[in-house]
Amino acid sequence: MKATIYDVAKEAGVSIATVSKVLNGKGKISVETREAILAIMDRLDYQPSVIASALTGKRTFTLGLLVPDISNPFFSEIARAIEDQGEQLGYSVMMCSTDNKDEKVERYIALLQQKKVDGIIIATGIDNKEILEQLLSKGIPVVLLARDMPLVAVNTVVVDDYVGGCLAASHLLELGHRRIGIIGEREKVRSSRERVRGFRQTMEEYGAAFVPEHLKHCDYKVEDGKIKALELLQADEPPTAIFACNDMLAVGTLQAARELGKKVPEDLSIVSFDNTILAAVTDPPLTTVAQPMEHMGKLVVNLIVEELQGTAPVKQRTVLRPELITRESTAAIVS
Amino acid sequence: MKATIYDVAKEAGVSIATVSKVLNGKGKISVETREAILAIMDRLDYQPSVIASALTGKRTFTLGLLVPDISNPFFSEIARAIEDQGEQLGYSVMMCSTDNKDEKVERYIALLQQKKVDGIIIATGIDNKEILEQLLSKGIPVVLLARDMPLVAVNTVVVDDYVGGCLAASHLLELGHRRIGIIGEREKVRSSRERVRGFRQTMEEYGAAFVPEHLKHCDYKVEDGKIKALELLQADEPPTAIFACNDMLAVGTLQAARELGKKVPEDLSIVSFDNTILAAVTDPPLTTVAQPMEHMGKLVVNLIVEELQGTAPVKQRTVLRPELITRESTAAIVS
DNA sequence: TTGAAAGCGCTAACAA
DNA sequence: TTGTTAGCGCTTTCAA
Repeated sequence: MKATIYDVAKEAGVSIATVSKVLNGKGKISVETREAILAIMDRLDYQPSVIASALTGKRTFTLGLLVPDISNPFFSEIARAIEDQGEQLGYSVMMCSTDNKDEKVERYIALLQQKKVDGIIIATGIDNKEILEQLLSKGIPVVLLARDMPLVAVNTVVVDDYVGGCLAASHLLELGHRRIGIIGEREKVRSSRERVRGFRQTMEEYGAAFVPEHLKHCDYKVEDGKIKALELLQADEPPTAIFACNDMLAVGTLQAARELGKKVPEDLSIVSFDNTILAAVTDPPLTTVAQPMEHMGKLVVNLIVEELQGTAPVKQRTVLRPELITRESTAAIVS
Repeated sequence: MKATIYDVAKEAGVSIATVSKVLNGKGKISVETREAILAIMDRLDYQPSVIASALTGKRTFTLGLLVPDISNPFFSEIARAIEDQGEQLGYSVMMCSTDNKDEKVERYIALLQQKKVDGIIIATGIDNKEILEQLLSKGIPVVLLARDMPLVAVNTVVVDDYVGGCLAASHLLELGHRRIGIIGEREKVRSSRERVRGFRQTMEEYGAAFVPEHLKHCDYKVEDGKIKALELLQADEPPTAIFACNDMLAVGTLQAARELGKKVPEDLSIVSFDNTILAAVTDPPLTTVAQPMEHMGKLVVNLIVEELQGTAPVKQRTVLRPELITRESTAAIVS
C-alpha cells in the first residue's frame, strides 16, 4: 500500500500533526524532527494525497479548460501554453471539448465542480449567459479566454479583434485591393464580428466600397471556408482579396482558389487570423493576424491563480494587441 | 454552501447511509423514500463530491494522458478521441505534455498519482523503462498508446508501423520510383524505426537499392524535416521521392522542395505518415499512411476502463492496420 | 428497509 | 515545539 501520513508519523515516532506541519511548512518544528521526518518521507516514498487534502478544504491544484475542440490547432496551441504555465505553478489541467454546445458546457461544468477544480478557464462559446452567471455566483474562479462577455463581471483575456481586423484590412488596402471578400464565422461569434467590424471600418476609411455580397458567414472549419470562398470567387466580379477570420477558413479559401485555378497571391490575396501552425504550412504560407497564444495562456493561468490566492483585486479585462505577420499569401494588386 | 449528503438526509428525515444507498443504487430502499430522496436531491441541486467519494477508495473518474506535446496535431487529434470516449464513460482527462523528457514524465506521473487518477494513458516516449515498470508495479492501470514496449506486460494500442512503411514503399515503387529518400525520427523512436524497416524491406523486395545516404534522422518537427530534406535534395543524385515518417516532417520536405524550385509531385513525390489535418491542408495535399486516430483513442479508453473494472483478462496488444490515403503529393515517375 | 458508526488521509484549532 | 481531536463528505459493514 501507499504510505500515508500515519505511516510517516509512526516511523518518526511523532504525531500526524507534526508531519502535517512539516509538509506544509507551518508551525514551529525543531530542525531535527523536521529533517528526520523529511528523511522518512522520502525513504517511504510518501506522496501526500491531494484528495484527502482537498477534502479538508484545500485546493485540488487542478484547473478545468473548456474549449470548443482540443483538436483545433488554435486551441491545442493555447492549451499547451496553459498547461505549461499551470505546471509551473503546480496545477494540472483537465481538458473539455464542448463543440460550442451549451449542453456539453453545462455537463462539463457540473463535472468539474464535482471534482472540485480550483478554477475554470472558458475559451468556448456559450450562448446562454446564465450558465456563466450561475457559475460565477458559486464563487468559483473563472476566466474567459478569447471570448468576451463585457456585461459579465469576470476576468477576461482577449486579443483586440477589432484592431486585428483593421490590421488585416489596411495591409490589403495598402496593397491596392479594393474588391475584398470577407469570410467570418457565424454571426453570433463575437470575436469574428469584431474582426469584420474593424475590417469594414478600415475599408471605409480607405474609401473602399463595402459590398454586402462579399461578406459571408459560416462555421469555422476548412470545408466551410472553402464553400464560401467558392461562392465569392465564382461571382461575376470576384474579389481580388479575401479576409478569412481564422486560419482554417483561410485554408479552405486557399483550396477554393486552387480548385478554380487561381494563383495566390497573384490572382488572389488572402489574409487570415490566428497564426496557428496551419498558417505556416500552407503553400503559400499565409499572411495572418497573429494572436499571442503563448502569452494568452500564461496570462490566463496567472489570473486565475491570483484569484485563487485572493490576491486578485478587481475584475479585469486584458486586451492583447494582435500583430500582422506578413507571409506570401498577399501581394500588391496589378491592374 | 454546496449541499452535502447531510443536507439531503436531514431534509428527507433519513440517515446519510440511506441517501448514500440511493445514490449508488445499492441496498434495498423502499420506493417512497427513494423517490423522496431523489426529489430532494434535485431540489437542493445536490452534486455528490467526487473527492469525498474517492477518499473512501472509490474512483476519481479521471484519467491521465501523457503525450509529447498536445499542440502537435497528431496528439491533439488523438486527445480529442480519448476525451470523447472518456466522456461517454464518465471520465475526465488530464493532459500532460512531456516533450518526451523522462524528467517531465516522472513529475507528471507522480502528480497524477497524488491526484489519484484511475488510470494513465501513455502516448509519450520513455527512455528509462523502469519508470514504466515502477508505475505498473503499483497496480495503476496503464495503457500504452502509439508506443511500444513489447517486453513490458502492459496493454498496448499501436498501429502496425512496419506495415505502414511497406504501404508507403510499395506505393512509391509501383509509381516507378527507385531512388527514394527517407526521413525518420531519431533512431531511438521505435515506431519510426519500424516504419523505416518496413519501407526498406519493401524496397528490397522490389529490387530497389537502398542507399545509406538517403536515410536521414532528426527530431519530429517541421523545421527538422526541412533541413534533412534539403540535404537529400541537394545531393548529387537526389531522390525522386521521399518518405517522411510523419506529417510534420513531410511539411518540412514540402517546404524544402519549394525552396529548391522543385515541383511536387512532378519533380518529387512525397509520402508521409499519420494523416493529421496537416496532410489535408498542404498544397499539394499529402499522400499519407493514415493512423486510425479516432479508433485508437476509443480503444485505449475502453481498455483502461475494462482494466479498472477488473473485467480485464490478460494483457493485450492491439495492432491496428494503417491505410494508405492517396492524395496529390505522389505521381508516377517520368523518365 | 433503515441507521449508527468507523474509517478514508489530511488540516487546523486548541492544549499541553 | 509537539500532540489531541474534531471534522471534511462519503462508503460500508453490521445491527436493528
